[in-house]
Amino acid sequence: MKLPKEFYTRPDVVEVSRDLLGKFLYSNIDGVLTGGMIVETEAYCGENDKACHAHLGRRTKRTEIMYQEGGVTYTYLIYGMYTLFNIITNVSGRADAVLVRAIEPTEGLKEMQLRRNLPKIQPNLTAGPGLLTQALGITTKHYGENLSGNLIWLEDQGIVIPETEILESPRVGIAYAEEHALLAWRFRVKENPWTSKAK
DNA sequence: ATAAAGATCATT
DNA sequence: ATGATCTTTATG
Repeated sequence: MKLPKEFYTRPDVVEVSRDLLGKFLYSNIDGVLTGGMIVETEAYCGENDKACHAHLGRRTKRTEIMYQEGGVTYTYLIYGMYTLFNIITNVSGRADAVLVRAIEPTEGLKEMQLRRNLPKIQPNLTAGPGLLTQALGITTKHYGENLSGNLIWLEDQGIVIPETEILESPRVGIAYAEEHALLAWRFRVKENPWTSKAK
């Protein structure tokens, strides 16, 4: 079943980020159903987090959505070529978000392979934040999409990743965040081949 | 108006 | 290690 709004509006984005492992992310874009199980996430904690786009309460056209109540998408273009997909969490006024970094594909494999322009199903199909959006057909057009809708949504299918199977490590690509660069807010399913390669 | 940097990835 | 590629953001 779909995750209820209360899943997203919880106050601790780090906890939500951890809980998202084992949940299923689906998209039905251009009439194509694709999706998979989330195996890697990162938490971004609002104004007090130097790595967060809403650091120091920054409010711009891009970050505006982060201040909404949890349960909507935050997509944006990075390095001129990749769309990253985030889930907004916490109550209205708190700019917390979870970056989905990798999924284990389960639905619409063929279509995802086509979108990624790959010769066969291989580990880099959906292993990386810029790659899974390509596979799922998610672009910046899907900014602010409500996750209770039928375009992009998440489901709980009863899978629980035991705590001993969760790997916690520092986030990727945020060296500029100084002391916050060391926080272990990246969560991965241990030994899952569909997690991203980034250091 | 201009410039710099970026929550990445594939290639050398 | 480097290049691709372009939006967002800060600054003047």
